[in-house]
Amino acid sequence: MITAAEYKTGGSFALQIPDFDIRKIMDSGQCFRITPNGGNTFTVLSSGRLARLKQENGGTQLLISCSEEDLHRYWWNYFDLSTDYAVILASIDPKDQYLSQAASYGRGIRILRQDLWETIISFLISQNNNIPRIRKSIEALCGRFGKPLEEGYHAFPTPDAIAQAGPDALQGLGLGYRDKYILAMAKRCAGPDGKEWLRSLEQADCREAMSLLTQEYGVGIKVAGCICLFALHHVDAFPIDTHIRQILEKHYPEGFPFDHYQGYSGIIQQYLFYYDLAQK
DNA sequence: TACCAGGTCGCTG
DNA sequence: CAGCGACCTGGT
Repeated sequence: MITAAEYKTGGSFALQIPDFDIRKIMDSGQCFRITPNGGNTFTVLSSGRLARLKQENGGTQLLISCSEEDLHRYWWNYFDLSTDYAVILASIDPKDQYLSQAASYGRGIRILRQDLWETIISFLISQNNNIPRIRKSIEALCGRFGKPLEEGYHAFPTPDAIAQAGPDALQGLGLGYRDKYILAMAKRCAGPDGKEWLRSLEQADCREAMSLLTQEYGVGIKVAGCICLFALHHVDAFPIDTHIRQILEKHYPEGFPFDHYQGYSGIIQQYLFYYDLAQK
């Protein structure tokens, strides 16, 4: 049983979390608003909240600064801290040397439970793009339309803020041709109807969610898969991008053993993706 | 200079 | 319905 003990006053908590590495999570390409501050400290932005994390290299102790309510009501779930990743790691076929190596390398990665709307927009931006530029565009979007938070940080903008701003306001953010997808999605998610649509997505199973998402302008199978995996926590979603496609072709010419990882192949996908990214 | 980056759209055969 | 070129943009 993992317990959260108050570390000191001022809202800093010390947690003992196995298989948790904030730096690997930051670099795993599933989220774009975790930034390093030096000294093994990181700032995490999500859903209008800000948390600071500190983790020594290789250390099992995690320090998190936020309100007690945010810790229990939000960040605990966001970081998926109730899931036992040791079980997943132990299930990996030891005869699969490539995957064993990838999972060993990526141990500490967790599949986050991110905000649905923020994840939809983030992965619309991600298409045919690279991670530094995705980050830059998202920060520009937040800076222009998001509510100011402490120390110059900004919340992710609401659907209505973007929808009401119109197409011209999306210029100059480095979005390129994706701006029209973002505007269309903001309109889709704005207002009471938009909220209801997002709610229906959250209640759908993976297959239904994929169907609903891919009906929207700019959302293909890959982006929908990322949304299912990184926001809706359908860990059986297995988004195939250029990296994963190359891995499958090179290391699994006979086909990837999806049966062996049925129900959580998305987590395996993330180890593969992170390992491939680190090789380059 | 071309090519690539966590792809998707629209058109063609 | 499968295949294929176009596509914003910033970095090698």
